[in-house]
Amino acid sequence: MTFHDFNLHSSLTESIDMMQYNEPTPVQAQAIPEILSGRDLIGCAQTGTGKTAAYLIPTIQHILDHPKEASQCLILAPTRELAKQIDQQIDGFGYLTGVTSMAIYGGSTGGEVWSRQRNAMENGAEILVATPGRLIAHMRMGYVQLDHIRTLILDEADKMLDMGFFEDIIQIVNELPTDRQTLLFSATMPKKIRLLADRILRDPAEVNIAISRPAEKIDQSAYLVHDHQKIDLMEHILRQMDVQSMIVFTSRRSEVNKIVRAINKLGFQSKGVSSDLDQNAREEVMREFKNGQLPIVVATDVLSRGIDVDNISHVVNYDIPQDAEDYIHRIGRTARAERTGVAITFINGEKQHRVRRIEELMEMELPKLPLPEGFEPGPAYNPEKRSSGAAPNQRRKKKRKPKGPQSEASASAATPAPTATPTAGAAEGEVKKKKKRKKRRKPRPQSNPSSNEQSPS
DNA sequence: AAAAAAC
Repeated sequence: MTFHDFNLHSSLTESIDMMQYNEPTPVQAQAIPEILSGRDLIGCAQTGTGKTAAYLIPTIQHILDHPKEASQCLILAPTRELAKQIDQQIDGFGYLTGVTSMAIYGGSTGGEVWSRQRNAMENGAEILVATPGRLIAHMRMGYVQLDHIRTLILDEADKMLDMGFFEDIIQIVNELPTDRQTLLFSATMPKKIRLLADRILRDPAEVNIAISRPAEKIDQSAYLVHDHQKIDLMEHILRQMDVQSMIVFTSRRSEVNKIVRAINKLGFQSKGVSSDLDQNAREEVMREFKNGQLPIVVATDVLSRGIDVDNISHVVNYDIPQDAEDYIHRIGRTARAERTGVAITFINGEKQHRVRRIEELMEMELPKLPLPEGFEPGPAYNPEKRSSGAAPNQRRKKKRKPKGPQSEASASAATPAPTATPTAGAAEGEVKKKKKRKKRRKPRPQSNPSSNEQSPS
């Protein structure tokens, strides 16, 4: 099967060829015909499956068939970086098709960004890619016309609900024509997603490419380390492995700059991305990282989903992600396209119970490697420790130890000089933001007219 | 239980 089988507009087919999409991925093969038919759709698919193109191609086809001078498609995404990336992907299609788009998200300084966004909406950029908060901010100003929106797409819907966007999404949907096509993509299908789908989709088709199993091209392994050993282990990895480019993930914003400084002190070059950094800095770091100028990015889970950067050879989980799903997303940043990648997770003594959940989700064991020579022994592996809440006698599937090549950690002691070359005087964490702790008091009980709760006092 | 997202 090829993209030519979909009978698309010639400029769209040419774009697809130009962007070197060869053969439709499974999501694309299943979703594109359904979306072209005009049906609503629920897509259970992770990033890296070609999901974005799966919804962009038929949507652009529709726009080419029905040219209008108004916005026709609204895409909602959870993070600014993802919105921007989707917008850039549309630009790729727009080169030959002429389809216009605009990313609508907050954080950028300068009122000029605001007016550019406003201008795009008023002049009918055909596709709007927005984070919910900023779109609503524009809507409040009164000039946003959404009555020509024919397609609504929710990308990473589960993440958006996690972030508390349910009400925002409903508020936006209420401004859209009821006669529209709605596409919802989500990595998982919890009840909340079903409820949202029941509310805003009509008789949706379902496409299921739910791979909770990450690509086999990723060489996964883990080390049991004490927290104080982490940076030494990091150094070992950077010096011993052939690191082209790397993302280091941490669950806490407050750790990002610490890790950046520690890595740079070793003579490597890294910069951080998290919501603590202002948007311009975030985007500058991403630009350098995508260009290959910057070899190492240290990030929170803001970058775990969807971000597509070529050539990331290594992902290091400096800690274990909160949600097992996030682990799959994080390591999916490597081994993009035809490449292979290495994912290494640092497990400390306290958060071992999270590992078990990840292994259950993946239905495979995460190989635990012994610490390299010269390291003091790390903590013992005991993932059951904190699981007091779970049913103790629950029978668990025996897991096969995945066979195949062991991690190259030990194998490549003789690696040539790493590409992520140490550089003298690498810029140290330049964005030093003293975090002002907003002491949050218990929220005041709000008078809520719609609730009849009575509290005995 | 932390992250992100509006000014």
